[in-house]
Amino acid sequence: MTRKILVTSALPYANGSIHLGHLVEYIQTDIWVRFQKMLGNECHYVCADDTHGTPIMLRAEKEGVTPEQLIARVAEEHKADFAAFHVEFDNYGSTHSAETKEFSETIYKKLRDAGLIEKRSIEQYYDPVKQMFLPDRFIKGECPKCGAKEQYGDNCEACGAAYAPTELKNPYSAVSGAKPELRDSDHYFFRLSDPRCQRFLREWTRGGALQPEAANKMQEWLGGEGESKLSDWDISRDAPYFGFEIPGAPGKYFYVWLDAPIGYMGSFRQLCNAKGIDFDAYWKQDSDTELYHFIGKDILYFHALFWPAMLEHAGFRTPTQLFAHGFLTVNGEKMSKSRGTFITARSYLDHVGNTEYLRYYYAAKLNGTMEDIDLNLEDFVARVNSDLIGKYINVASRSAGFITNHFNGEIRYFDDITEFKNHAEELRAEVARLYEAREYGQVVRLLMKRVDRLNEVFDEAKPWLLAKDPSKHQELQQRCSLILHSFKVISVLLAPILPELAEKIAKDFFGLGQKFTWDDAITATNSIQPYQHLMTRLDPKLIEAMVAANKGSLQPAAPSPQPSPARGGSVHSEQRHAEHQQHTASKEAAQAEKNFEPFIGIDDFMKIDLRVAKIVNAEQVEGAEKLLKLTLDIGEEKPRTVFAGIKSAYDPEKLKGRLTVMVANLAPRKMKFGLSEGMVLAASGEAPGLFILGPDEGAQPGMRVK
RNA sequence: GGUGAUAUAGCUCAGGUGGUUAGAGCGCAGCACUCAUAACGCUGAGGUCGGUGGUUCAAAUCCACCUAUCACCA
Repeated sequence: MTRKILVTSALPYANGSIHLGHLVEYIQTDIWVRFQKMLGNECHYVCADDTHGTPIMLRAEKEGVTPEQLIARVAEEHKADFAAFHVEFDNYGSTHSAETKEFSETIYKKLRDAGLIEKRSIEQYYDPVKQMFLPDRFIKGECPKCGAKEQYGDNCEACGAAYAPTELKNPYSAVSGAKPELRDSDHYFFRLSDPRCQRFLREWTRGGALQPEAANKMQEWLGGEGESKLSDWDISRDAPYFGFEIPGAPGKYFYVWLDAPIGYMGSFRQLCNAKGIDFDAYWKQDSDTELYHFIGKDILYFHALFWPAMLEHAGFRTPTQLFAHGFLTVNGEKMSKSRGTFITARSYLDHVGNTEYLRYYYAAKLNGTMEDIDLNLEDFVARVNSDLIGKYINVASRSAGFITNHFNGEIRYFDDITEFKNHAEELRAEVARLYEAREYGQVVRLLMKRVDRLNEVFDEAKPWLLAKDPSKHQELQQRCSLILHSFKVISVLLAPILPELAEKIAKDFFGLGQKFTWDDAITATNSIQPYQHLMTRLDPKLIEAMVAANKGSLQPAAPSPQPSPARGGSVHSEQRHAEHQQHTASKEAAQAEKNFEPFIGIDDFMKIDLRVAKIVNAEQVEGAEKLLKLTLDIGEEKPRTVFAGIKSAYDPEKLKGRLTVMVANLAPRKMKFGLSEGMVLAASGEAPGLFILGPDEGAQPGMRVK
């Protein structure tokens, strides 16, 4: 019986690059999908970029492009990264699509007609300069509890306190720096507190769609029987906002988290259109097809509460199961830019190249629970080299020569091998059970145990001795044939994890002319081609170089008095989206590619206090080769003294009275010639010359540059 | 602060429903082989199973408390 299955991975946010944390999920899903397809099930795997929201809008603006241009570029990067890791989607779409828009509107209207949408006025901070309402994350100020500065609007990273943005002391907009003001605005809410939703979710969350740990967590959120802990969900945002306008509500847009999961439907609709698949068969309310969402445990909330409640009351089917996984740690810790362990997919490709190493290692660590998995880089190298090359590939490498040289590549048995075949059949069934349950770690352990056994068997047979005795050639052929056949069985069963290698083995080594099918694990093997090496060892130097490169490219763009503390794992509502791997050291995506500065957020930029400065005095410094001593007026009581390395380019006399730009909050630095209280900005390049900056006419000393 | 998860050899991890001297792979030490892009085989050293207390004839395995890490919630 062929199952009809639709599978999704969470949508990556179009605000950053794919990194090794993201890849846990996509590789986990891809292995499962490849397994289902090998079994012969009708299985569709769709995903899309999650493209809406304030962060995208602001970043596009900062880069001087339209949001559409930004997301188009990021989509290409994402697709290339996924392809390189052999993550094979049947369709990769975008939430910014006609299909997703249509479903968003349909679902919204159905919910509205069902009386589950409510309009309410709420008060929130508004940026008068930027003329927009500010998400919590874009409001900063001092923590109301501990007084720590530069904290976000939802919680304090210094003391861990949580609060509303309105509680912040001295709040300012992280976008413009302006003092935000409270304003009223109408918002639309999905009435999750409605008894219908409560009742439905209470049932659904216990109906087997969730892993046991996840179901427990849901009980926490739902509260006990009769308790009503769910609150309504704010699904609208005010213009300006990059997203879909809400029907019948001009100037109001769907919150990005509303249309993100709907992107699953939009992407699948595109696939249906292209391939003639019956969309409704998969999404109608009483569908007998299966729907699975692979997600990170951090976005369980959205997928286990809002999403099924939306679907149910909009007349669609709900997910068969949610498969939540844990986070990735590297060397036992959160990924960290400063340690060089915040590794993008691209950085891995540039340094290591072979992505099946990582697929194998992840598979070896993955199971069906929400536990975190650790990428220990030393262990990674050791395990890949030992398991894959030293043991598994070695089986073929060491036995193929005998069959090729003495028997012209012919696989042949002289004794009854029924028992042997039965073993293969049992193994295949067991492996299938484990794949289905996402127990890839057990798959790997089981198959590697078989590989170990094959190496032992080979040693016991001593084919190098048999080969020297012509009377024992029949035994030689049989023994090597059985081992090579077993190698094929194992290769078939590993194919979902190592698709490229498996294909090479199928075509080049066993001469099959096509990829392995699941049945190749139980059918006869007839011959082999001369062995050519199938996989090379992973050089630990490549890993070292990758880590070093990630450290190197992440130096702060400007020196700051104190290294900014790594931001903890607190997740900010507006930033969550599908960035579920994002319990990383920092919220900005690491753009660790060579030749490019990593992206920084606007708030990072705001840390640099740039001021228009008037050069009130400039003089030579006795004994200094490059320095001039500048006295700068930035509107403070006392002028600043700054030593600048511009002697080669400027005559001090001609600088006097000029306006320029300085970094006012650079930590003072004691120099041989005195204390320097900041730095002056100047441009230089390959060509000789040094050029200080100057503001246009009208700028006054002390004005902030931003 | 509340809730939950995790804590087993140097490293990464297994250890249904409690039951003889706690397992694997890697790493390490020694031996051996030569078929294999030095891979493979054998032997061995290494753990008071986070801590304390309890239930039991018997606990890594159940219970309580504590500690550490992680996550979620307020």
